Amino acid sequence: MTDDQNHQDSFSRRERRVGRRQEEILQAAASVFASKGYAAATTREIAAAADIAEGSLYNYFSSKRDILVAIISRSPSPVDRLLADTEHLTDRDQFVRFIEQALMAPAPEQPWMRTIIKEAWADDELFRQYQAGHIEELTSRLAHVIGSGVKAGWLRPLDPNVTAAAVIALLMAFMMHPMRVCPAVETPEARIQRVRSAIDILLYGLMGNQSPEPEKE
Amino acid sequence: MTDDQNHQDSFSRRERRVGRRQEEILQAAASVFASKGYAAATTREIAAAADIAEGSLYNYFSSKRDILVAIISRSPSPVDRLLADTEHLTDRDQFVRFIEQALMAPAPEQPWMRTIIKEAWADDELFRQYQAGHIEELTSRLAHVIGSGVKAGWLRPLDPNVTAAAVIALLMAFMMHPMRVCPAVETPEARIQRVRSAIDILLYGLMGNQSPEPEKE
Amino acid sequence: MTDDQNHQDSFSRRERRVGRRQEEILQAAASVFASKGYAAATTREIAAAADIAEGSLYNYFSSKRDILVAIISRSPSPVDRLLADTEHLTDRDQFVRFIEQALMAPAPEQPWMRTIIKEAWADDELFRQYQAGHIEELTSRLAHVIGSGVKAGWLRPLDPNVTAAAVIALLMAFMMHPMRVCPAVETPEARIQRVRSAIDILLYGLMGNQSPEPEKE
Amino acid sequence: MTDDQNHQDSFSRRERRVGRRQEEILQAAASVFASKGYAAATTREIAAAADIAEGSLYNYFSSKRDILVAIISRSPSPVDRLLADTEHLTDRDQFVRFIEQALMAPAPEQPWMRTIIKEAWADDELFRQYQAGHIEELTSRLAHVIGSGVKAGWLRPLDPNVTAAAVIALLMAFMMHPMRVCPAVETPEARIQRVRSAIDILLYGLMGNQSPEPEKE
DNA sequence: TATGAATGAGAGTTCATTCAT
DNA sequence: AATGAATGAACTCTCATTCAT
Repeated sequence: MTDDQNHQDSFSRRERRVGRRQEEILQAAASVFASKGYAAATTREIAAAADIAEGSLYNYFSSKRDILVAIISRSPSPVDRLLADTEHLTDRDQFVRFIEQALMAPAPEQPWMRTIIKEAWADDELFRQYQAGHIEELTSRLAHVIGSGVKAGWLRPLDPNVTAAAVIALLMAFMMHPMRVCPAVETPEARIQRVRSAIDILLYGLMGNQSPEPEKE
Repeated sequence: MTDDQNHQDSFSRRERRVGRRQEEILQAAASVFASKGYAAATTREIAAAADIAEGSLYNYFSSKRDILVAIISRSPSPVDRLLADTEHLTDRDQFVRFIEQALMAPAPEQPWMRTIIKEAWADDELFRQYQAGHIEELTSRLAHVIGSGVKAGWLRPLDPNVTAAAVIALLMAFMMHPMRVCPAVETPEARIQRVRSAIDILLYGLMGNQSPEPEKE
Repeated sequence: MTDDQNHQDSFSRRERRVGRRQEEILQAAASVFASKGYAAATTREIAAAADIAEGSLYNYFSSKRDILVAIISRSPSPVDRLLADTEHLTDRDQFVRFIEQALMAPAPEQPWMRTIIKEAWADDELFRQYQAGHIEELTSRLAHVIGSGVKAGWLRPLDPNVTAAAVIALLMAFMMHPMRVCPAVETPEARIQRVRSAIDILLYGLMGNQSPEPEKE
Repeated sequence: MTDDQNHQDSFSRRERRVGRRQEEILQAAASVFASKGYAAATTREIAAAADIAEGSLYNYFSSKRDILVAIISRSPSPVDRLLADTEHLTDRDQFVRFIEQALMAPAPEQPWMRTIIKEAWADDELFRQYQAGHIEELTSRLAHVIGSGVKAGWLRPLDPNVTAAAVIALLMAFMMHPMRVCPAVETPEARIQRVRSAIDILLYGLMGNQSPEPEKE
């Protein structure tokens, strides 16, 4: 083993260790942010949750705000998720599954998701950064599919661009909504029923009588 | 004019002045909260925005938090708005108008609405207070209408209770969603188109081919 | 009645009214000070207790501190009380009664007395003002009596000046001590017994076997 | 030196440093409290007197009040001092010395003593905490000694319980009295004379002609 | 003269950040 | 790299005092 390799190795080992530590801090911070909100969370709490000293945070992030930004920018955006799901989105069945997957997405229960919803909602800059400007592409892809569907007849005759925008708005709102409109304690079964119903309405609204029957449990 | 009247008058005049001042403070606070969030807003800023001294805030509200609570509790809840709209909701046309009105509701652009969305979203206690527990009644009323619609044939054969819950979730999410998914600057016309499309999808999803044609502009 | 008389009358009438108001304020303030201490008391509380508006206080006193000073300077100092009791203090029986009266003085239960103890204790300037510099005269009078008593034989042979100082210190300490050393709840009878015992000790300590037997109840 | 020792050492070193800092703060605070009273003292002044930043106070104490409580609870209570002095208190000579020591106790000139007197005097809760409830035991011990003394003849025939209570009241009052009754500036010699005289009076009052002659200087 | 809303300096306290160890 | 005590600016809130009515 050459010196150079040695150096490279230790370098990458250090890099990995740093990455691991950062990850720990971000997880800890996300959980603290999720429960009290960014502003009410203290660096002391974050450090305690990450099991390191307060000052050590600053070896990995340059400020408390930087931690929040890191959480948000490293988290998969729902927009990006939808975007990924539009790859190879061409035929009727895939379209159905696209809508289903979007709405079935688990309620925002992971700490980072709650953090994003709480904080990005209140901060235009963060929100913009989080949504990452991929909305346009998502819209155009979906519009393209809708156009095909209309032409092929498995979608009602709808304006592709406008409908795409409307569908995305409905999906996003539904996905990120904290679902607190419903009775404080909703059974998981009730939740699934409700979501299935929303899927049904949306698909029927888009497809008309070509819409698949909602599956029975 | 008797002394009694005089006293009464000056009393109510004072009351009115107090009410006016409170209103000014709430407006100022809502606008500050809306732009920076509750936690990041300072009493100094609120006072400056209301054009009074910092200490004077406390002649009208007992704490910063109290100001937030006042904003929220004095603001019309969308749940209550929907609930009011369900009065006399029986036939097909009224149902259509109910959905339309809900979705056409102006985007949350007034300061107090942004404040509510930002803060109540992140605070279970506030949210509960704001939503006021009228969800159950709203659901049952809507389920009743849906049942009638299904029986009368102007709605597809849907489960009334589950569908009511799903519709409310969709409406609420759409109503309160900050609409920031769309390009930062969306023309009002584009917005209207998008909302109309959402209405169309929802109504068609619920009613099938009985759905009214979306109006052309 | 001449105009002049008229003017004089209304003038003195106003003066009397002012005096009455000041008295009310002082009483109210003393009671508030007594229960929370000067610093923790607010002008709002004082005004409420005196049943006038906050701002009106300043028509009668120039500051909160001024109210405290007025309370203290208008209150009879225990030093002055003792001093008054030394008038015509010549013979043995009067000396006995002097000691008895000093020690039997009711525990400091009136608001102004508690106020003085609390505040003057903590404030050299106030204390000095309160004690009014009559200590020296009190000492010299008492020393004179003690000298006579020693000469006449109804006092043990004691140094008049030193003994006078010591007796005054003992009396003052005992008079102003909040008596909280004793069990939180002491029956009035127990208190009287204790005070009588202190009188007995002091008198016997000064007079030897000429001391009067403590009265039996 | 093993790692373990090393760790232990640095641990105790830190502990010692913390203790030292706390001590510094308490001294500084006591001196500020002594001169202006607790309520009028500001954390800024305390910090300045302790030569640290204002915020640093809160690394050692959780509030301004906590500093006061620490001062008071770490200070030797005169009650406890007297109590300690009653150990092995049986014969005449020890009794004489007990009284002497109590009254000779240095006037309350240390800052913490002035603080205690000022604040505990005005605050029932603090007072109770400070006096520690050992009064009852002190009384009963003293009553026992007095009973023996009366039986043995070196005390006048006095009721043990009542006399014990009276003596304690006299001692406590004298010990804690700020001695400000006397001329503003009293020479130390004059003070000693006065105290000696008080001792003489008290002892003679209790013992009659068995009382020791006051020592001459 | 009486009022009480308005004021703003200043209180105690918190906490993100720094830095000597 | 890790620590956590030290920092001090900035926070919310209080309250003696003023002054227009």
